[in-house]
Amino acid sequence: MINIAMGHVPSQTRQKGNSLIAFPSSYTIIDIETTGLSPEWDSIIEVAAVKVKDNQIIDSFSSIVNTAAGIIVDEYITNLTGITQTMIDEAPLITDILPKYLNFIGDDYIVGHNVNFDINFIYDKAQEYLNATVSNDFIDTLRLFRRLSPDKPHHRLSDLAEEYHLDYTDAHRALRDCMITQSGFQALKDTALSLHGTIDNFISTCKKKSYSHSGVKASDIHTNKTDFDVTNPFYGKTCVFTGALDKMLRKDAMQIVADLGGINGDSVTKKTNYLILGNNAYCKTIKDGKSSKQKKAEKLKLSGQDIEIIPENVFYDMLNE
DNA sequence: TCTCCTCGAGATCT
DNA sequence: CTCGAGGAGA
Repeated sequence: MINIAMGHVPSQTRQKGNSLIAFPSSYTIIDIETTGLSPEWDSIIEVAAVKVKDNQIIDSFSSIVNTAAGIIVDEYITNLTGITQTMIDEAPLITDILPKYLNFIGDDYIVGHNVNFDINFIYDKAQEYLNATVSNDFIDTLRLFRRLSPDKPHHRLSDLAEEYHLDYTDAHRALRDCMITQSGFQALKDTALSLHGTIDNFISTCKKKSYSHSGVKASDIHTNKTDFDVTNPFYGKTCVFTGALDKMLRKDAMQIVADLGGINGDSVTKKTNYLILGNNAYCKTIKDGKSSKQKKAEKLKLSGQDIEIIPENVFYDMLNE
């Protein structure tokens, strides 16, 4: 068995809230500065939060914090944030600030940019110093930005500020970043409204995208060809694919079948004539190298069905005849 | 049609 | 972490 090192929380056991796609009118924006990227090895050096009620900023919270374990800020972080070793040494202790910070946030929705980063730190430190759990649901402006502007090459906070012409001066201090994120969050809400009409509309398209099958269904493939070469091996035959093709997308392969006058199927049935085998090595649910489609096809073949099981490369060879 | 699963690729936070 | 591609079962 594996022994868990003391003093930090393994990520698997964090009982965090849910990541939401939503635009509530009341929430708390958070941001922290740290000595590095790892909640396990690095320390919080500054916390900040901005409370919004009915779309109005009503309060804020900000403090540099001193983790009494004698932490050292390196030059990179001081350059990035402007927070010096002296500032930390003179700051109140994390055991003093953290309870006030958590109390300020309360059970609000938490909003932040790549907010998982901040929540993971806060979660672990709250556990370590206070034996408390942070389970607020949260909204990530990075996630929203990606959904709403998928074509942009980057979605950093600076990119968000640039996209919406927000003041990005004095960034990388916790309270400033909260304010920038707050403006960005409002701008994202406006964008969601103008792109999708209503917020519910935007949310439902998100759900559709992540849940509904992006996989190609046979009914999605159509051909506008009318005169087929009736001698080609796939004419009038029903074809089914299993696994990922190495040389093309399944969608394109199905289109070729349709254009040859063949019929595409989603699953192996008595009507299936060809099962084309792609690569299923990646699929962990398949233990013996054979997908359930292949097993069913082998069974049908044994019982005398007119069905051929062919590897991907044979499929291409048959196309070239 | 709907729900839930796995995996790999790519990006962000200090 | 999140998303897209793909699969299984009901």
